Amino acid sequence: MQDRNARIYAAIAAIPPGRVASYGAIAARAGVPGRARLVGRLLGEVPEGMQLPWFRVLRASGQIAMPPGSRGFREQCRRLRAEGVEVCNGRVPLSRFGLDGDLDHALWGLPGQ
DNA sequence: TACTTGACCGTAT
DNA sequence: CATACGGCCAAGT
Repeated sequence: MQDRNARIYAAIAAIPPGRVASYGAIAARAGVPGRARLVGRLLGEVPEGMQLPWFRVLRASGQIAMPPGSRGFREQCRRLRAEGVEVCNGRVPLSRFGLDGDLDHALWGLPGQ
């Protein structure tokens, strides 16, 4: 069961810089489709030192999941912009940076490895 | 044990 | 755009 968390972390770590993915997409990629909340819960408990691109994970709408104005919210905007991701009103245009759909599967690494 | 919460999602009004 | 609804389920009360 600890293995499941590892797969979720791995899925997040696999998001290329400059791209973003939704909680749902991460869950699916980690082998637990339909369990976006689990991903969110995990991200809320990421150990301090752990190196993980948590900021590249957004809601399916492209919205940043944290409360607008909160420290984490600003931090996420900052880090995303720092790698070239456009953020307007706490939202990222998935049409351009999203890693959910179609041809992007190539960037995730092929299924089964 | 029962009920509530929550970095969520998709469909339907 | 905003609500509503049903799914999901680990943790905390």
